[in-house]
Amino acid sequence: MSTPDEVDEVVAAWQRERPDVDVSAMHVLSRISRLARHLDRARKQAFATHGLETWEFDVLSALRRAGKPYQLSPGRLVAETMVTSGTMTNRVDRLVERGFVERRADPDDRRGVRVCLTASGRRTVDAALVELLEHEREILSALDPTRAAQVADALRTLTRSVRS
Amino acid sequence: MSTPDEVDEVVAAWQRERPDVDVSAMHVLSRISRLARHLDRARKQAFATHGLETWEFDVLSALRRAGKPYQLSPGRLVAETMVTSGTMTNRVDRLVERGFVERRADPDDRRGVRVCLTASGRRTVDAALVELLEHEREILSALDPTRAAQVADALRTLTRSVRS
DNA sequence: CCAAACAATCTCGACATCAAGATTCTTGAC
DNA sequence: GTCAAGAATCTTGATGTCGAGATTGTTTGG
Repeated sequence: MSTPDEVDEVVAAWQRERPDVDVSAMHVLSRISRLARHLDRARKQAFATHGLETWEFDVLSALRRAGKPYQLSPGRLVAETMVTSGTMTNRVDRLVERGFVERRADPDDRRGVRVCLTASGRRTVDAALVELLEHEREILSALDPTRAAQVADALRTLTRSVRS
Repeated sequence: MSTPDEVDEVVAAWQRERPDVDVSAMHVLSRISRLARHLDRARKQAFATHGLETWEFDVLSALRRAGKPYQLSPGRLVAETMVTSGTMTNRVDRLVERGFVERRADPDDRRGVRVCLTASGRRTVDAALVELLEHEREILSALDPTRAAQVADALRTLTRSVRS
């Protein structure tokens, strides 16, 4: 292994204090959690250039990648972004204020709503995506492509494991 | 690759909508973020058995693994847990209320404070650790040990990459 | 066709977090 | 010794999220 990091120190400390417990799982799982927090910060930085918050990008990008006509129900957005329905109501409200989305009635279900990306929202999210990926490729360049693919595959397996 | 997951769908959608952008970095980085959120939920579940919140465990475990006499400064706890100083003040307040820690004056620096784990706090965090690791080993069992070690190593590399 | 179960969205209050700044104390240069 | 710079902690106000429940509309079994 290369230079020790924070997680190596945490694991070493636990082994000293609790030699009766096998903490080796932390080498993978704690590292994922900590790395995710670092990635959040990096993303926040990347979006700041475009005056976007991370949560705004999360919603706008879900609409963008849905393809034309760039509209999804709040429920669908909840599923895509892993937040609660109350949170999504709040997010959509603020995105409407900023002029990035519009709320329209669902013609087929009077309970339903469609959240639609505006032209302004689309331009913004398109630019932010490019910026984000430049940063992400930079970060990921620390891994050669073969290894990156192996890691992606392992993470896919883990995701299935934790969800069941 | 095994069965496609949410990230595979997201990447495929982006490739359809933005064929001009290379989104392959998401296979690793988005998966890390999403997996971290799933892990948070799993941890929350594990701690609920012991009446602990995740943030409580984060603080108590930092104190516990520091070893005897189980005390650290707020500043040190901030560094260990990746939160701001204001957050830590609040957390320590509430842990004092629950009787899991005590605040004592630092004898060498009158600005300083030492946050000390109580016997009750120690019992609780020790039990929660065992529970947490049982769950984590279960999740990680989806990967054979060799692969897990490779992933840990790659994540260590990525952490260094994102921090610089 | 009615009632009950179900579904989609929104409302509301509690709560945890952050960022910036205030407070109190320490240290080092002169 | 004193003063300015720095350090450790706490305070405050704004913000975003969650969870539970309310509202409105749809579906289905009898």
